[in-house]
Amino acid sequence: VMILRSRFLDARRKRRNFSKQATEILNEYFYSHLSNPYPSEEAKEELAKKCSITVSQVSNWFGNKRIRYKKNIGKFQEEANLYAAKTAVTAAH
Amino acid sequence: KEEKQQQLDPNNPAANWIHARSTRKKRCPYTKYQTLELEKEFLFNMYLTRDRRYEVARILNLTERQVKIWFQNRRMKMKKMNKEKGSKGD
DNA sequence: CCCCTATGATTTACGACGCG
DNA sequence: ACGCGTCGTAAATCATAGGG
Repeated sequence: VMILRSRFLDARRKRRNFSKQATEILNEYFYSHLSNPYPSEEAKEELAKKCSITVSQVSNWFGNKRIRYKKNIGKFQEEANLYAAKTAVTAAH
Repeated sequence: KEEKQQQLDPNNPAANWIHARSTRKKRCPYTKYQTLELEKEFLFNMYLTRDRRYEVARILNLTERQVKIWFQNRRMKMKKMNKEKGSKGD
């Protein structure tokens, strides 16, 4: 029983990538809080709502993003500049 | 608390984040057998007595600390599953 | 198809903090 | 103090999605 249950739960890894827009929202938050990319519980809830995903998925996304960013900042440089520019434009008005 | 925060210079903002856990043990995935036995024990009861922890650790060749932490993580996993999937078929 | 990398989720291991 | 509890996370790993 446990084995069957485990297999079933393992099937949860059947995933879909997040929508382009959701990723956009998450990245905007990440790069506009680069000095401290740790959203509060409330911020996570808001992001989850905006992205139509769960709070856990938001946590997973930030956990993965922080590690992967740290592991290879160079690889994300272009992306970082892109969102930094986007944020600057938004802040400009 | 924000003493010398590097500028948001994309070249080193990461320097600010979490403590580089230097002395931590590398994560070592448990075998199918170990996991299965731990799950069976968890099914029997979610909290270990000290004696039970000692026995489980001995039988599975894990440290008592590893067994203790495995149960802590397992309880967190259960809580998460109950919360987010409670409204679905379980 | 077959690789190969990107990506979301899960698994170990702690630090921080709480409680009895 | 001690010792084990939860919570949030790092880091490694897993399993698949997706693109050549």
